[in-house]
Amino acid sequence: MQNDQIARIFDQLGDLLEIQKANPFRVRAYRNASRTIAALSESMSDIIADPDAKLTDLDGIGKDLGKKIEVIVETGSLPQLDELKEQIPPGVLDMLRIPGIGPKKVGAMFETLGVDSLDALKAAAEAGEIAELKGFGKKTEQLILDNIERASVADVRVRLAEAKKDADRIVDDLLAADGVEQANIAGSCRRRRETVGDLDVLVTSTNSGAAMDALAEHPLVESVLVRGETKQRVRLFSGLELDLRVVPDESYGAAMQYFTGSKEHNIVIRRRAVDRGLKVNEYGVFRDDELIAGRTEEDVYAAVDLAWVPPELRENRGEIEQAENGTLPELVTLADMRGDLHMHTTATDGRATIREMAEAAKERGLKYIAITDHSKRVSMANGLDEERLREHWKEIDAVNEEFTGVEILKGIECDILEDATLDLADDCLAEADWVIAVLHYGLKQPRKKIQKRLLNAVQNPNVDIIGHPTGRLIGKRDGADIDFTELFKASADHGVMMEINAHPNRLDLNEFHAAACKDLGIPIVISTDAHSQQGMDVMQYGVYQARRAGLTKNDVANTGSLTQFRKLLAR
DNA sequence: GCCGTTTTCGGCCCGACTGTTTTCAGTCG
Repeated sequence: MQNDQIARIFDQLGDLLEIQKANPFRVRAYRNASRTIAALSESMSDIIADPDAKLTDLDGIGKDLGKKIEVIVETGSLPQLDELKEQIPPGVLDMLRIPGIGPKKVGAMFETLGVDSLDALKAAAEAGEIAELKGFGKKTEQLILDNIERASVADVRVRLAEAKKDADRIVDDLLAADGVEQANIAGSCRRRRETVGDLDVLVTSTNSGAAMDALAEHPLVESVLVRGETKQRVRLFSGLELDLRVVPDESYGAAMQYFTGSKEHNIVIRRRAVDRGLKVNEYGVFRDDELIAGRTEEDVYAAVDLAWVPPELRENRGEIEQAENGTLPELVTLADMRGDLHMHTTATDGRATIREMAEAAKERGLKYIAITDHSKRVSMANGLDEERLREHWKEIDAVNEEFTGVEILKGIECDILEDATLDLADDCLAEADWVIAVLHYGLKQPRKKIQKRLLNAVQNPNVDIIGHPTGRLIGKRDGADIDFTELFKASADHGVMMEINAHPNRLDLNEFHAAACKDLGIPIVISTDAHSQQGMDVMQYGVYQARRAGLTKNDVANTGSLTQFRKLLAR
């Protein structure tokens, strides 16, 4: 039983209890517990098995919920949930996905009309039965009819790179609107989460109407969903929804802090404020009714005795304690990057030559790159066998001799085959400067087989790094089933590095696994996997991911000079 | 249901917007 499965059980319990009009604080307790469990790297069964650990030491887990976790881990289910499900059919929970419809309305419709699915709801709304209910009306009925199709598909999250592109363009255009002083992205996009569920944009302006008009008429905006004095919600053509908030200039820092989130981070901030006799909202920090901070985020954090926290860390995963103790990590930046160690050329499936890639790297301020074309197993990409690879390396030598400013390493992205052997002979790999071992095929093999492949690669003295370790494609393909604890331990033992593949579709390792590598002292390399010159521009997204993992310049191997990097490599 | 050097009871983060209402409940972020 995985932690996220247990977390989902508690979330469901929260929803079901809320529909039954349970004590809202009891509902919140289940949701808090769910978040705590989902964010934990250690599994619940390990904690139960550990005589030195107690479930009730976890935040928001008391005697009662601790017992329930034990029952779930032991039996795989929870009688309380099964009972509730008998009272409330699963289709009732589906109705919660309709925007504007929450647990109270769902409960009312289920109890009075017996509506227990999206289909039944549609029929009831079309028959005009919804508008007759107490607390409902024509508009609510129409809202249901307008949104029921959308609710029947699970909500989508968009990859950061795509969401940010739209948000950046809108922010730029809002800055040109009348009266707008500042405009910025907030929310999960500012925190650089790998996927984004909606966009938040914050504006300070002397003319909020003009800012809202500018957004309403923006070419990326499909329709306006909600519009008030200070808040407007729109739907973009991409399907994403965007919230615009307009605040006065003196509240800018407080509003940025508030709307950047995360929710979990902010709850802790506001609790700290209450402890100090203060109140924090999007307009500032208040003692009684007196504004004492709000113009900058730094002021807001200082008011609750904390250092400013980089947005990427605001997830209530220990950053508050670090901000209190002055131990926040100095996160790696794009400007720190000196090398890019995963890229392709026309020798296989890249679109540019060795020299063109080196020139592109130079333009981006890099000092060294590794050319790492595919090995022969990737026949679709015209992968290299030993003979062609050695010829390819000769070409790299030739370019290196005449090209200055960027050193080019002779590399290879070598497949780890389904039978756990490597795609190229050891004597050939031994001649390389840089060997990336990767899984491309057989990603769905059972954990045991996958594990054997990865461990074999890690133990091979020619392998320097595991590239895109899980093989996942965000939103499209789950990664391989890997025992990371064992893999990372073996990597640490054999001096093998781990990649954060910066491609926005991959971002592999994810933030949690990258953080685990940092804890074990495994050097991380952030590389672009570029297949063209422009492909190198995604480095930023890998850096975002590293920042979310709390990585500093020193945790990332390709931030140092080539000499420093070679020293790390020789360990 | 959780939590505690002001507490084992009585609190629990905060505000905007909408619709159904004549002052507020529900929903959302």
